[in-house]
Amino acid sequence: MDVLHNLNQQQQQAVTAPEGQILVLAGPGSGKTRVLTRRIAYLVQYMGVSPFHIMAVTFTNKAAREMKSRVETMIGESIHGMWLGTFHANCARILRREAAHLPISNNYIIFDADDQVGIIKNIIKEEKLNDKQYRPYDVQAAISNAKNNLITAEEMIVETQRDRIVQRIYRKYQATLESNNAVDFDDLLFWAVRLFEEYPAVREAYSRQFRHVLVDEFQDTNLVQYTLLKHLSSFHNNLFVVGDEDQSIYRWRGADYRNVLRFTDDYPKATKILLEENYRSTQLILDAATSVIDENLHRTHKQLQAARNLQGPKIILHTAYDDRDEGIFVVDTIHRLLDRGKAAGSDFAVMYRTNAQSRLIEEAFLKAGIDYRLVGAQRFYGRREIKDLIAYLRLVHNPDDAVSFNRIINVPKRGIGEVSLQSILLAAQKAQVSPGRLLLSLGLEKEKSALADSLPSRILPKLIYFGEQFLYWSEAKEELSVAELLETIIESIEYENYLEEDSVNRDTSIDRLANVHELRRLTYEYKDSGLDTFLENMALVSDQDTLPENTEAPTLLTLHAAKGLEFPIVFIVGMDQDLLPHSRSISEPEELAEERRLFYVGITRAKDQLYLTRAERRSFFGTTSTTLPSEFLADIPSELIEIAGKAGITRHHQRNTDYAQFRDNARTTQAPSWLDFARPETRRQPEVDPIYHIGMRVHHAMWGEGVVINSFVDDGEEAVDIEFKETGLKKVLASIVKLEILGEGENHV
DNA sequence: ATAAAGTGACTTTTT
DNA sequence: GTCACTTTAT
Repeated sequence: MDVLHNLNQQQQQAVTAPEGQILVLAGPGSGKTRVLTRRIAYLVQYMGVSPFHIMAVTFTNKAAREMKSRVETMIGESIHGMWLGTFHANCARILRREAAHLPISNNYIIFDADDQVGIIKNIIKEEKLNDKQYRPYDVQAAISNAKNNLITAEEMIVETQRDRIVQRIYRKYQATLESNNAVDFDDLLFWAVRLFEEYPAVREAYSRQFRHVLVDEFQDTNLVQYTLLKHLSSFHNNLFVVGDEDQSIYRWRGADYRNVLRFTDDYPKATKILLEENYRSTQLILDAATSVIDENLHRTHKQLQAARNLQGPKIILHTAYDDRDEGIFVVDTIHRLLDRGKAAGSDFAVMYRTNAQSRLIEEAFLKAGIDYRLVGAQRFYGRREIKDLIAYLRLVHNPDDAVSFNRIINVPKRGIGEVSLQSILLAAQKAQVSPGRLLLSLGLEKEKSALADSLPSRILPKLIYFGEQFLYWSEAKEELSVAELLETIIESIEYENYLEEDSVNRDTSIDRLANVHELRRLTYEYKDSGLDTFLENMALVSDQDTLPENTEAPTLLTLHAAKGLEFPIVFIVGMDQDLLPHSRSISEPEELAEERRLFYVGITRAKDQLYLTRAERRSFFGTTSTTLPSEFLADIPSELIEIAGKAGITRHHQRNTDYAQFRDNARTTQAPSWLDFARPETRRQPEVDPIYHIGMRVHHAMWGEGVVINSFVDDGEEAVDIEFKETGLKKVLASIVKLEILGEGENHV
């Protein structure tokens, strides 16, 4: 396939851009991924660049995988040798190769967020600090933040007592990682940058290799990532970045959309290309999205233009009595559209700000007997049984991993509690070995081990027994595949028995066994690679990559998880102040701006129809309170919105009078009072007065002009029969089919 | 050493 | 309301 096939002019310009720094600012749905993959194909096929000389960086494994398969399809050959992966995976690879320059050996393991917090918790305990005042999670965030800004413990700015303490914990934390032969997520990037800065020859070697560096989702890079890219491209200076400031939603993880501005500052000769043609949504949806995001400052305005030449139906806004009714409205609406064959299950997505909101939506789905797909909620790798078994494998791979040791020393129960554990750790410390190596020594030399004396006699036999098992696994790990090793471990510790006994009820037991089975299945995929590759992938692969792909059902997901996806019909629920924007973000302008971007991301996922819903009453942590409409609703011009689900006042009345007020208030900063008119006065009142009358002339986007033959309310729904000029008689539901009223009998509007 | 009862926190979570 | 973590009782 020709790499320029079906590309618009801006896309072509990007794909064929000359060498140098290229910044592609790509609006939602503008073919960003397409440009990136075509650019790679162009380089390989037309410019004769070997895949070996290309590095392409993404944030997720999913994105990397997709890019890889798309490029391969396009150029019809393997791109073997290309460094195509996530920031973290590419850096992990570099660190593994350059371990000689680093305080870790090349079988280092990667600690995840839980491991990090666990270590910090221990340090806080050791330091006898108050864990209310120094919450492990917060300290971890502070350390992570420092690393994301390329700051070591020594380089921290210390002004307060708290800073001093955090610095001390940071230092100790880093020492712990080293003694465990481990790095955390942030270190992967941080150390790669340090490596390049301290060893110019290493930097030169890599930057010579990568004649072209390409980056996806550039707006989500943080300082480490930005710096890394500079180093990687420092020899050939070919840096091609694609992003959209307006879709930067990971500020709280250090992402800084201003890197887009920094890029043009640092590279004044950079070529800037704007992609504004949108291949996804209707113009109406784009107009709404634009009016929302235009409220933000410090950005490049983009005039999103729909390629589909379709204005599209208005956004439907529904205010429910409470959050339960909100869920019911969503599911009812989906149900009706499914029943009428207007859409398939997979056409729908329901998006929310917080995971907690999914529960009531799920309940409504369950009640209606409609299948759904939940993205993200509990993570597979976060499950206890998975973490346990991974900890066993990690310990076998790297006996110095004390975090994993602590995790599994009494799982399954070996009668080694807190006190015994402390005495083991103390004995190991005295002998200057890691607890894992102490165990190996016990397994090898039994009671004769020099370490045996310093351990309580009560637990010694148990430790020796466990040590023998551990020694056996360690010796067998070279010959056995990952799957075989895992199987051996599961059997010798009787893990499945333990799960059954330990589970509170039958269901959790079945769940957990199923998870273990799933892990087994996963290990079979690593037939040809070693334990190291498996563990690295376990650490670096996210849950969303392993989601079962049930493509038939509506998808429930957070707004964050929605980035990069698209659906014909999108519901954004919880359009209430304090939820979206979230209460924690309201006081800080930059955070409020990010909430707005989050809303923008949600809106622009919709191809054809967008529903916004909110609830007048919502339960927060058990207690119900009333809510105010999201301030973002006021940013959408009223003429793009249609209010649905109102009861008590006729729709007709509302259209003629309330709409003006709606418009007048739409631009005020206060909660728009027009929403009062959309407010249901009584709970789930089914009766609705018909909007359409016999003889009324209407227009539909697809069917053209027609005349209303009949209209009646059935089960709280207005059903309308319309005779269309072109297509004949259609029976439709007023709330679903978008009709424009051209005239009532003789009167024109 | 472990199970039961009490306490308090609670956004998002690409790696 | 729910979950994880801590205290307390066995």
